[in-house]
Amino acid sequence: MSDTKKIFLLDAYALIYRAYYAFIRAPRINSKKLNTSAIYGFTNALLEVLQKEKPSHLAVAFDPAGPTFRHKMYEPYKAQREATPEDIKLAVPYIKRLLEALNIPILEVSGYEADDVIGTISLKAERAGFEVFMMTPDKDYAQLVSDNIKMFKPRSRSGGVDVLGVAEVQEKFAVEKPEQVIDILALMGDASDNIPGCPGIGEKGARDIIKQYKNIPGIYEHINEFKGKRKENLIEFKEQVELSYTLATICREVPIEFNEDDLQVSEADSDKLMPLLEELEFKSLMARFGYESTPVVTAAPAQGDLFTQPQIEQAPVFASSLKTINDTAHAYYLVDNDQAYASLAADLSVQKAYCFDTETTGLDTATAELVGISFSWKKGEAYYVPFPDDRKQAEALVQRFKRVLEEEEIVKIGQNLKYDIQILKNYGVHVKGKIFDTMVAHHLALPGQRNNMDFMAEVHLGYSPIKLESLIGKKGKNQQTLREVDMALAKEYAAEDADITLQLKDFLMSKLKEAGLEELFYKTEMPLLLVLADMEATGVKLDVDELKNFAGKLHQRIEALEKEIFNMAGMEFNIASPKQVGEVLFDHMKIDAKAKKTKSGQYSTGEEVLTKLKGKHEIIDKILDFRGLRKLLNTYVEALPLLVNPKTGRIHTTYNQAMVVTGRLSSTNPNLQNIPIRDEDGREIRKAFIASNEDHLFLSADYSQVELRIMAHLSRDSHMVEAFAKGEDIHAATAAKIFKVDLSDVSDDMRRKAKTANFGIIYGISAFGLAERLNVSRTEAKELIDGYFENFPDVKAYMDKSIEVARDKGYVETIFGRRRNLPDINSRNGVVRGMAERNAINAPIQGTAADIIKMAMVNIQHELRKEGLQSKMILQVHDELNFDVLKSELERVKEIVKTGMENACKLSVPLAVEMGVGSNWHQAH
DNA sequence: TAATTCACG
DNA sequence: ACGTACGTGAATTAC
Repeated sequence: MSDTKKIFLLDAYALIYRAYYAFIRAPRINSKKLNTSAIYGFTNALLEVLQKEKPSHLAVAFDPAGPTFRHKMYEPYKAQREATPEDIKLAVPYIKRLLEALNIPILEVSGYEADDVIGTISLKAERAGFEVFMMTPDKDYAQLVSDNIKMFKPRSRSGGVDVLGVAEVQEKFAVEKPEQVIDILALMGDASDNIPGCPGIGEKGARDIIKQYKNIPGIYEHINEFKGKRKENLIEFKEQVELSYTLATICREVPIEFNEDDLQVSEADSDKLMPLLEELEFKSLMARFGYESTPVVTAAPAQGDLFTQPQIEQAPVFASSLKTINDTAHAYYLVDNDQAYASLAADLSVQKAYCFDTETTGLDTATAELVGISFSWKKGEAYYVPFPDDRKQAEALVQRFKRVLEEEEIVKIGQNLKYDIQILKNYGVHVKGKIFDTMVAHHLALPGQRNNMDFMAEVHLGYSPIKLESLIGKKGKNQQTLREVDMALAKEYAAEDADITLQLKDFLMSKLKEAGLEELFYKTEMPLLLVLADMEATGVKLDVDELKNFAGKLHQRIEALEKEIFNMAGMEFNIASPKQVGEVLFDHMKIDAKAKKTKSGQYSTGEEVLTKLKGKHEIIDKILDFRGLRKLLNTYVEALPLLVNPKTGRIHTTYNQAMVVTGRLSSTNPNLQNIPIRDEDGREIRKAFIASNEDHLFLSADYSQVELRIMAHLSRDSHMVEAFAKGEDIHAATAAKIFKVDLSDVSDDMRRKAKTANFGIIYGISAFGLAERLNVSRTEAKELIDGYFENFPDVKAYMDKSIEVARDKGYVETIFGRRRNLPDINSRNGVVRGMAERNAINAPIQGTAADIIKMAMVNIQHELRKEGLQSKMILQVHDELNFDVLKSELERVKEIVKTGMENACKLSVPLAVEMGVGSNWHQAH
């Protein structure tokens, strides 16, 4: 434990409200009809802090009854706030009694709110050399943050916290100094406190303005740089903004003493505590306080002498006596000296298989550093090797395990191994040999179920592992890293992960076997995992200048559009806000008398709705254009350059192999599977995805109509199979059939309709959906569908069969056995059932396509490697693969790719691949 | 946090 | 009578 003084200051009401509403759907009521949600939630949060944060000092600040100095300044202050719920009023005395029993001081100063008290104490404590944590969900506190004063912000759902220090506040509010948070609040206002702010300025606007002008006075010094409505508002509401500034400022000069000793954490007074908990009927909390834990004693293994033995923890105030859920005997060893390293490596080298798990400082493989590696090859026994912070030393230590990690003959087991493999690659270790990834295995064996490790351990092993969050705090930009965590705790956590993962592997192996998924898993998914690791590491080069240039053009066009739109509307508004667009269009301009409203009572202003209104007013087109361009700018043009890795100069996406229910991959951070292509403006972005240098070219290869071909194969529909066999234009061929004309007489309109119908078929068609997309009557759509099924009767038969299979087995399968569970298939709710039926039709098709391209990827990568080619596979977009090809290798690579894709599997129709080459993605298409 | 919108296959 | 084509991820607004 560190010797720094650490004080926690809790904002009582803010936490009480939060606790109360957290249970609002299922309130905790005891036998005396007392709603104890707030008391329980608050107490729990308090105990969490005492246990996990181990503060040396702690106090709880309450808002006093009656008005504060702010009410004197501004009457409506907090006026519109609803009255405190009765349940909370009743809860407060209990909470105060509880605090008393815990010997925790209550701070309450008449005329000042809790935030003022905390603001004042935090300042005094900081001066007295404390590390201060203000525990509150209220973002206003961000203004108080300094080097030694941090916000400790509980997350609303599922526990965990965000710790906001200076860096986090700077990032979250886009400010240089935390004080500027006040300026932002003054502009945007705060509805819950009834701080008015400036009309027309919201969160984003306020941030942008303060970023540029630093503070409120700065705005008014440069007021002429503002234009239009915003300028008017800023001038008109100047006084209001200034008042808001004062209201939002937390007072740090509250007349209150700071007596360190009074706030020291001390033993609870159990004579007061126990009867109170009894009265409240908090059995679980009583158990937590009353339980005298005895440590699990485990036998040391033969070589145990070398390893640091499991430590029994100290017994501090409350935390020590908490009962653990799992009593499973286990032995986890710390491996932290030369002899132990050697011994562990030697033990590993004689295993057929072992499980390993890396612990790092983050989730981003580009920046995360190794903190430790855990190993396990026997249930209940695991080893944790902590790594030094120093990079050089860490690299040296990893060398000790390089040989066992690169040993071809040993199977490596892990959860999300792609990550561990990439981390190790950064440290010069190239994991080899067969792998078994429990996350991917689970996704295959039990599709649709959550596949994070904690969940799997609970459901399948009945075991509740230590949560990482409980050690490092929950997501937030600056949660702690495992490095800061006590090594004994880190060891328990990390070793347990390896132990559990190993146990999950046994369970999942038998599940895979039962479901007949071994081949898909071992021959496709596991090799694919390695392919994806390579693709992610390679990345794709981005031409940042090209995007900068494009951004400039877009900005100009957006501004021009904005002017036009405001002119047409006769008023200014936020065009990006669906709500405001709805109001302007339908209330102000009365463009459509009977506009649709969504469930939440808003006008619907989606693309569909607006497109239908196109003829009614020019403004519609302008709004659609505006939205399109802003989307482009915000989501791609300005976002992508920020994700270029400075070390490689490339974009490295992350593929998730265990996310999509149908078996497809998904891509995040950034998503490179939804880069625009459909319209001209968007397509420009693809020009920025370039080959790695002048010696390379961008090669793009995509399957032509792969899903329809799979439908043809699955249904064995002779007409469809024949059309594909002849290499006909499938949509035209479909049109010829359903419109009963010669292939040569198919008009563009007929082809378009047939194409839409073909897509509909894949999705599990409905007359309504088809009518909607074709913009024809439902009767016409129905006729089209009937015509389709008449001409392709086997397609209809296949669809019916799929649904029948689903009803019968509860799941459907791809050609290669990948399953999708459909529990809703027998639902009495027609809508829900209809959805499941369409899934029954679509999943085998989409899933088979996913299986096929995965097999192709594995084959292609294998071939590229085998021939020692330098060209690299860099992107996968569902039915498309992209490569960075060395010019001299182009012809050979094209051959490998084409064969690899076309021969990925044998169907009753040929698989066709189209390829293109250029200096960038755009050209290659 | 949920809903809305829109980018892709 | 109801709500309606399959599968995703990201940004934003508004609650």
